[in-house]
Amino acid sequence: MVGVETVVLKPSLDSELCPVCGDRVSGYHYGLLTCESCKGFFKRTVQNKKQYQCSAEADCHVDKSCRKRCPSCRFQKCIAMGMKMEAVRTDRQRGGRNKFGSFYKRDRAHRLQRSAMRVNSIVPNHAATSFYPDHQVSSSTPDQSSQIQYFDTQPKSPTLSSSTHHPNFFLRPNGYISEQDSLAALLGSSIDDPLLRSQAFPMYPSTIKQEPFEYSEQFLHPHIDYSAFHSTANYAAMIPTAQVTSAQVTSTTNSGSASSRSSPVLPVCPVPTEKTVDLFYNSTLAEMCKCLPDDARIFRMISKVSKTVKPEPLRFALDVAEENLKELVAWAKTDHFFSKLETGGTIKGLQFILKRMDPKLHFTENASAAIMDDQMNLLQASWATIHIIDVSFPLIKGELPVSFKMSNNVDVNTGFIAMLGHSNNVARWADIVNRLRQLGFSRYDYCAFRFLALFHEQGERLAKNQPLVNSVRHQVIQSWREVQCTNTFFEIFEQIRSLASASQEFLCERYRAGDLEIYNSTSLLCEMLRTHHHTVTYGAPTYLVR
DNA sequence: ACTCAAGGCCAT
DNA sequence: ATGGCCTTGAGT
Repeated sequence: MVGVETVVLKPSLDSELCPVCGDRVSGYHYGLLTCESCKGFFKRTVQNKKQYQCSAEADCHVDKSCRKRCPSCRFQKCIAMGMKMEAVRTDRQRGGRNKFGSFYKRDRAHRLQRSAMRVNSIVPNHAATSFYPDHQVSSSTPDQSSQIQYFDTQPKSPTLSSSTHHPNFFLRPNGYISEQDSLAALLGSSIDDPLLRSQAFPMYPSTIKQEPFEYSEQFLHPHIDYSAFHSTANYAAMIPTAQVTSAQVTSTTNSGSASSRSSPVLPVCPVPTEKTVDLFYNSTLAEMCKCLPDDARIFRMISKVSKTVKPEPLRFALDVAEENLKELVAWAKTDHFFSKLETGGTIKGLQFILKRMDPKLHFTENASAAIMDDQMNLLQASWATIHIIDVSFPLIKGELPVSFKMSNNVDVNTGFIAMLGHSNNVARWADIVNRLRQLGFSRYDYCAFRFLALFHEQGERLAKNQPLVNSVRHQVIQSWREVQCTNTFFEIFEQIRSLASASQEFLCERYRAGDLEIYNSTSLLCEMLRTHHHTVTYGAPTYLVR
């Protein structure tokens, strides 16, 4: 007879599903518990430097039965789920252990702990599980998700700094964290801070053998070939739609992280409590998190613009903003937004979420129409804030360089892009990014920021359905607070809004002065600036008409 | 001696 | 090209 203890102490891999295709897991492979086939696929792809191209929309579904159909999307998913190209050996040496060994060990311990918590407690069947019976398995299982988050933000060794592009000012000066912050750490947010983590669990003690390949020289060198296999973001360059060459993209690096790793170790608890885990994975915000557009898109956009646009910094920044605005509108307006909720479209998605919160809610056709009309106002009020958040998040994650090279070899600071060309505020922005990094700004927080921005109070230009907007915002805040939000985040959020406002003002002045005439009538950016300029709205802009 | 994630092999 | 099984070898 198999007792509960056996299950708890020896969690079988049989019950684990590959986060990429849902097949049976055979062990840790390249940083992730995956099946044997995805392991082989990933290895072949990286070893042979294969370049795939999706013949559809680059968002093909990947599961056991169709994983062979689109290798491009399969590989994207491998990366998105957290498989590490660094773990594929360039020298093809067999056997032995690599530097991820300690991660695997710790992750196993965490899994054990989590499964023990689950078995030993009566966990009520929360809304998320009952609402999404099809989403319980594979990539979105709590264990797998936490593993991905955990792994993705592991500190990189100085010689493996493929995605550590942070200049000194982003690094925590010492090991101090406030009581409030440590609370966040205990709740699981600060474990996303690479520095906190490295202090709690040094990943690369000198006794662990380094992989035979060396990255240090490449990453100390100012010119990096982003088309090489170095990180998730870099790999995006292999896709024809976003080809980048060493001449076009530059990243500034240093080895400052090595010294900060010797900071005093803090008693940070990396394991969220049972309540936290539960809230995290079942809350509304967690559902919203699944609806975010892909993280690598900002890198793709900037890379694309760096190739195509005339090498003029403001033009460069504004072209990126234009691209991001297009994505934002598409995301907010149609299927991309809340598509995972299988309701199709913003309105239904919102109603769906709100109804889940309060089943008594009833929506009339008028209410829907009012929200539709409000989308315009919401987007106009939030796009610049969201743009800053969108650029900042991948930078914090280390998936964006601190500067990009234009075709004439001139550097454009990533902050300049985030600030829409308003260079006066770049230093303030860098400060904010630094603080967010210290607070362990996670994808979850990014999601909250994005939705808070979109559903922010509208001031004098009230949304027609203000109560509904308020309600969404309230739910986001509540859901966020339950898990890992600190007041500091709200302060910073408001600072970002103020930066966005300043940038918009800056652009409006340029617009009025006629500096932006290069943009034609189809420019979303100009439309935003026009409507920002006029105090009275004159009908719905074309991009919102369905 | 054992473990287990690397790479390799080869039938499909 | 895929994926199941085999071999290898540093770390424990």
